[in-house]
Amino acid sequence: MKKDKLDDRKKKVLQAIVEEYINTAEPVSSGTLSKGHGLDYSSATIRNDMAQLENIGFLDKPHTSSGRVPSAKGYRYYVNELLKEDNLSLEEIKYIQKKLEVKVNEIEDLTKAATTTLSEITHYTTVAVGPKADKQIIEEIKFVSLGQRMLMVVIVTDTGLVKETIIKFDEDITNSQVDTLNSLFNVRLKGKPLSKIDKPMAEYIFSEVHYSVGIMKAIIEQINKIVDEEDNSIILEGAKNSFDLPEFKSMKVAKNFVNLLDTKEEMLDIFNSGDAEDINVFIGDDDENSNLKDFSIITFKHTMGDKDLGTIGIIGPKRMDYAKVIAVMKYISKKLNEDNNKKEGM
Amino acid sequence: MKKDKLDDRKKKVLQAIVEEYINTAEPVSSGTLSKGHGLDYSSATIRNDMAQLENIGFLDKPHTSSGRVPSAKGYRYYVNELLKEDNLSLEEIKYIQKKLEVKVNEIEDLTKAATTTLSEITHYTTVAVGPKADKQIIEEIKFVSLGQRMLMVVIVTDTGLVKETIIKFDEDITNSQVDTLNSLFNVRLKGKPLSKIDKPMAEYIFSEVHYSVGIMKAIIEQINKIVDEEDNSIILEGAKNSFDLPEFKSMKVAKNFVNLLDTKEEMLDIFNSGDAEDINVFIGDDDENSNLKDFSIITFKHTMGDKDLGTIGIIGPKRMDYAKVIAVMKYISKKLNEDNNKKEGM
DNA sequence: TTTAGCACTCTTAATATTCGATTGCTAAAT
DNA sequence: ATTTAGCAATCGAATATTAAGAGTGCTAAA
Repeated sequence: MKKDKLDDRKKKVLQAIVEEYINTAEPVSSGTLSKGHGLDYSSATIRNDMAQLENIGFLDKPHTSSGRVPSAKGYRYYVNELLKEDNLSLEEIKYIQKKLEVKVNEIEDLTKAATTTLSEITHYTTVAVGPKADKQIIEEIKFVSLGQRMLMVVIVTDTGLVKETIIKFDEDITNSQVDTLNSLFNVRLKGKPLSKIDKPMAEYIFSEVHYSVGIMKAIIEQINKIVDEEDNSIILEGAKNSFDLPEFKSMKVAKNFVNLLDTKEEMLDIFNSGDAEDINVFIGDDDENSNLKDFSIITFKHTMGDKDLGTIGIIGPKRMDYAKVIAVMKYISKKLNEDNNKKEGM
Repeated sequence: MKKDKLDDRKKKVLQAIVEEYINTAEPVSSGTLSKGHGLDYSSATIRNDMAQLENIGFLDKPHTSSGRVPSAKGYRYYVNELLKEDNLSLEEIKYIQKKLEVKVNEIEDLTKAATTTLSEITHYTTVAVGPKADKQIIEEIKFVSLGQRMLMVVIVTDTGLVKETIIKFDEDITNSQVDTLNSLFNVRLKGKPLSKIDKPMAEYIFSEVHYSVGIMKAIIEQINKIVDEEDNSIILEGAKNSFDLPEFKSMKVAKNFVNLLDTKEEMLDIFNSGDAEDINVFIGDDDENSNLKDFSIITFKHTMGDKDLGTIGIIGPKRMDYAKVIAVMKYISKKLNEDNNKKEGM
């Protein structure tokens, strides 16, 4: 990697370009910058800086005679080095508090409320993804009979998340069978990670009792479903907002966006790769021809103590308002963890 | 309404125009029709027919010297009077059978499989919406304690749908309290429609026992959630496919589509208004400036005997392949009901 | 009743032209 | 050594012009 040591004025120029471009979505010219951006230099001076910033890869030029646009590297430098903390307005703080305090019943409700609120305040599309199965510890597993031929399996994890599924049988299930299932599964699985409830484990458990093949098969099948449920626990909010952004005038960008949300894989990779402690900023690569090319994703982990409750994130244009988004996220993140710890300590 | 009695040739012309436009998405000219569409008339003759069809509102002209495009009324006539049944290919039939027989455990799974399959075969966006609360009868209501301070409420309806929610308390819940809740709620609510579980009912039930206000409030709150859950039971598949359609080159159309799926209300109105017996075809009004203007929606009710299991539908451009979609829907609908009745009779 | 013929309309694509924003460079100013 | 003014050169975006062609409507003939 190059040295990328910027003198003060170049930093200011880069910052001004990024911020101006975030506001206007138009390439930024040296003239614009020389007046009214706290940069008391002539356009020629700024022009020189811009040329050098372009040389070391912080800026791009859409065409020979146009203003500059930040490159992915430019955004990255801006986010890491130049970003100044944004402050939320009193209204925003009040609004967030109100939205988050209403729903205190379920972790899922809280996640949902946080996701919605994040989208409402930032006007970007927000996504929440539940924690991965191998990170959750089984605290309780319960079989509940419903009618004669239905059984509900409820699994409570250490994070307070509850997963359940229903199993239907071709034959009647007796109460004593239910009892046996309850004690067997609890003994074998309590304290184990959720991902341990797999086929071999179920088969092992069944080897100790004598159930019909039909019952065993039905249970094993549904149990796999619970473990693989990641897709089902995705919350999506405010997708329509994105379509008001100028970048969505390009059909290609709009299509990439829809693909991203519909296919989910690329998105999940980024959501799951983030650091647990921080707010993570992913900036779409310039040249790559993936669906993410034109987008940035900012995520944070929703936690309770040291337990993972999933990831909440924003998907927006690379030209997104990083300062604002990060500020809102920090606040919501803090609020969530406060609430959770309060509850945990009860 | 006008007479709209069409002679045979005009019917053929209208049908040819609709079908050609469905295929090409381009306005259809008299010349195109006169050769190679089974219409052995000169372009001039067809031109005359087209002019008359336009007069009575079956066709539109994008501009003075272009071919014709079907109007909403034209599509409507085509669907009601001219549509000839399409046949599924053997592969398609096999594919549907395979997809639907795998998941036999849960009604929800079956609905999900049907929705996915419908989208895969038609390449349109499909949506499934659960039945409304007032149509479902409570068959069993069960409170299950999880840990010391969590309670899960499970409601089984006559249609075999299971709804559940979790309630967290600030105080411990005793086993005898759970028992009381179980018997009270079951006695009062079994056999009643789901929509009956409302606030007054809960308060009435609570008047018979003496619980802390905290417990009552928490239960009532979550119970309302179950009843209003319509939004949560929406399944959406294949949204990205729509963005490959030529009509989505128009930003306006794409935006309307996203609004439709994001806001849901307009869409739900149409889904819920359909006739229970039939395949319902809604065709977007020409002039209206709603989000639906450019789209058609085709729905059918998923039933078991005479019980409503919800509605499954397709949202596509007005220029959608009605024959194909209706054929696939009819087949899937038949299959679903077969399966359900088989299970019901077990 | 149908069709050939033809003038007319209007879109689309291609081409040219203008306009202006912006740059890069050079030479002068600080 | 740094900054700036000045200016030619570049290139895109907007506008105008033209040409080509697809399609219609109408009239008169078949």
